[in-house]
Amino acid sequence: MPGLVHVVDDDASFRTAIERRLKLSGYDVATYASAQDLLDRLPDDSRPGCILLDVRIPGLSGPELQSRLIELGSTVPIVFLTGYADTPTTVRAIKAGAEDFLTKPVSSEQLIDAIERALARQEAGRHHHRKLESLRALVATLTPREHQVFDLIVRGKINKQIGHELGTTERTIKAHRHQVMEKMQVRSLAELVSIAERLGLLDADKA
Amino acid sequence: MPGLVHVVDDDASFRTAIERRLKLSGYDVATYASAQDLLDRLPDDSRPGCILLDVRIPGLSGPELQSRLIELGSTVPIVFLTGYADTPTTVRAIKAGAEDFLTKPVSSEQLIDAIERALARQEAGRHHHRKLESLRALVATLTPREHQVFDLIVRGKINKQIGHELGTTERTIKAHRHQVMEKMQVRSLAELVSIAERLGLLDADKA
DNA sequence: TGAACACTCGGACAATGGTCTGAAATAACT
DNA sequence: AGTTATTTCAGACCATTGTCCGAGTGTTCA
Repeated sequence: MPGLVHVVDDDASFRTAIERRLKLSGYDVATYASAQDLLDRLPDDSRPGCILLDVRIPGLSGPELQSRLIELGSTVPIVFLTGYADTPTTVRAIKAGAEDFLTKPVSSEQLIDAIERALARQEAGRHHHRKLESLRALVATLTPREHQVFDLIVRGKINKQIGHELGTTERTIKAHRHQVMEKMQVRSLAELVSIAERLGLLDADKA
Repeated sequence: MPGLVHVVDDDASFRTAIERRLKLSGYDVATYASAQDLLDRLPDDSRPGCILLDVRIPGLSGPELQSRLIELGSTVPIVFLTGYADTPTTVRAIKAGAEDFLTKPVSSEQLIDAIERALARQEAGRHHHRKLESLRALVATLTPREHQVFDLIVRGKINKQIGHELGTTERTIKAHRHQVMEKMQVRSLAELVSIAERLGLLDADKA
């Protein structure tokens, strides 16, 4: 599936021109006259895509839209493309995670290059995100009690201690522990700890 | 200890003026007339400090110096301060990790703010770096054989399998395993796996 | 009122890990 | 040549975990 580029610009003729150029390069294009317009038909993170965003647009500005998208948890990469680029705005946009900051007029080479980098970065991020999501999905199948046991297991506690902490017996913990290993689809404690670490469940305290 | 600001600029009068302003704000200051000058007396990462760097300087440019420092493994944060800020240079500098990109003339407030952020970020990075270093130091005390055993343990292998893979007996692995736990100063497999994960020793493969 | 689920607990047994006593061969370095 | 570190190995013993049977209680929901 070709990459989908979301073009946000208040200049209709510019939108048309960019759309033509991008389509010639093999991309799908969706255009928006304002930031609000894009928020109303929010791009789903599930297909490859990026946002080509003007800075100065009526209503929400480009950077403001960027902030909103970050708040909403969107991972769609953003390439800024604007006629007026002041340094503080550029710095803030890049530090906030924008893939690039281009100025009009832009060469096709520059533009395509930035879009390709944005799509590649999104793809890498998505791989990582998907892995974590599948792990979180497994954790979500644990009952509250199993989750407690899971937590203490990966902190190195032994069944006897866990039973004492949770006010039950070692025997019961064994049963929960078995369920945890089963549900998390691991066959060793090492794998379980590795998962917990990658999900950031162990970062509290630590020397 | 006050922060040490390394000022790199070819304009002597500017260096003097900046030095005075920074010292009035409570910083220690070291000045350099060129990038090479700074490379010759390389700032050690061990004390709080940052680099205030001009872009256009004779010899190595500011961004070129930044690249060199990254290659050298330096973690000293960089604040760019220049009269001429074009967008591509700004973008590249920030993406390469510069803390900020300021333009002359700069208000003291902006300058101090950027320096404080740079110092704070360095301090956070140093904490993290020190933790990893202390772990790496522990790993370094392992003999080659112990390191192999360590590796297989945290991948979830059991002693019998490890013995088979390394062409020795389970009994011997037990001895090595004991040494590993001793040297790594952990009392549970969970802690050992957690360390390995944080050191990135487990990222190979993985579903 | 069943049905499904979560949580609890038990006995017996096998497999594994951890610790205690030891020991010996080899390599490397002073 | 002597010392040290590394790697190897043994028996005995206990602690811990994993697994096989099974079962009772309480809650929720259709």
